[in-house]
Amino acid sequence: MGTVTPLRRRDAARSREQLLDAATVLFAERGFDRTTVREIGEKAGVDPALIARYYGSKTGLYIAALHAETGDEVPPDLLQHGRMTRLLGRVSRRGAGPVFQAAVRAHDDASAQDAARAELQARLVEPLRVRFEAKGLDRPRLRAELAVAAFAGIALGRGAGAFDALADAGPDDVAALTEQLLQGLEAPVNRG
Amino acid sequence: MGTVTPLRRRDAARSREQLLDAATVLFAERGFDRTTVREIGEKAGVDPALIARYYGSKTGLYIAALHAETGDEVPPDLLQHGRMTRLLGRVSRRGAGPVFQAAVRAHDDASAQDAARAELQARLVEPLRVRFEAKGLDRPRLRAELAVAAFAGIALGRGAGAFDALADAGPDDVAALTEQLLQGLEAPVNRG
DNA sequence: ACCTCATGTCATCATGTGTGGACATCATGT
DNA sequence: ACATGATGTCCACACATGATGACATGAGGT
Repeated sequence: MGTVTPLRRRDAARSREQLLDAATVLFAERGFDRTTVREIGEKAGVDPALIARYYGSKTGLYIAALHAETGDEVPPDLLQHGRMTRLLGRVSRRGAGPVFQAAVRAHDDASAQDAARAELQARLVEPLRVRFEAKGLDRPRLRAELAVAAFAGIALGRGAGAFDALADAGPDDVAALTEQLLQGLEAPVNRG
Repeated sequence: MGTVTPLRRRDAARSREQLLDAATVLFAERGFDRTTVREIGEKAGVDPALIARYYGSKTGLYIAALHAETGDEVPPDLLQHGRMTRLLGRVSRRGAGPVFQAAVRAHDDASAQDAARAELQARLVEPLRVRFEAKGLDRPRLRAELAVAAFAGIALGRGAGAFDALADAGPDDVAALTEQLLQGLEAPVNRG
């Protein structure tokens, strides 16, 4: 960070970064399929051919964007106070993001699918799993995945244009009800 | 039904039906985007050009398939006993279906989107809404949409290949936990 | 000043997709 | 038997998209 980077008219690192940023935004908004490399290039102000040069392919750029998104600290679980509201707010502003989309619809490309699944498991499923396990619930993994899938449905549903009330409600309202919903999973075993 | 239909080598009604059936299956399995008219034609044993003749366009066929799916009786709500297990079982066998997919991802085409939303509201949201309203819960519409969105996430998540435990669990196990989950929404108001 | 390589630009290809139209062929009424 | 309309087949267009490679151009070392 301390190094002075003179403004160069040709800067590979900068081009890479611009592509990554544009791709992150567009993939989050419109998903992988509905985002074209030309759109990415246009938004980034960079020739789309450079995607192939720097990331190998559109899929490579997608995977890079997926990993770059995970820049934060250790992820808290969904049920921790405030987490859900913040997450829902971000989804409202920036779109659901590629991870949630992958939760609900498989990718054509196998490597993209693997990367998305790994991200989903690490960032969302695993924290919930340890929470449920600490509570002594049975099948904590299944419960965690169920919760994440349900949350993904809600987060995506808000922007899908098929739910009126859900789309109009504020993030905090939705978060409150969603918390209430997910707490149904923390009840003790209920076998048939 | 009583009319004897002699086996004709050329039968427009039959061709229409074959196309509709094939489209129903394929749209349910792979969604609208990932299904091509050539695939539909091949599966139906009918020339794909007839889609344009009989349904106007691929979108027209999609809408027709959407409406044809709704051949059943008055839909019960998701929380009625047995309903969820049966629905999850069907999803496992035949795919999630276009309605759930539309719940989570908007269509490009406006008329397709409208049709899917109408179907979703009538078949899934509305029954739950009246249930919640009868229970005296506030914001019943929002609760109903939330529940449907969550269920859509779970149903789609099972086949998306991002959740291991969720995909491996049996429909009845998933249904039991999902019921438990959704019952969290039937709790009384919990305003902040 | 010049050489060399990184970087960027552009044209183009290969492929897939929905749609429309020209033509063939069967069924049916007279 | 023949005419006519319905039905089916086939070809090809127009377009979008991801990828590739040839070429131009700027930057930095010597």
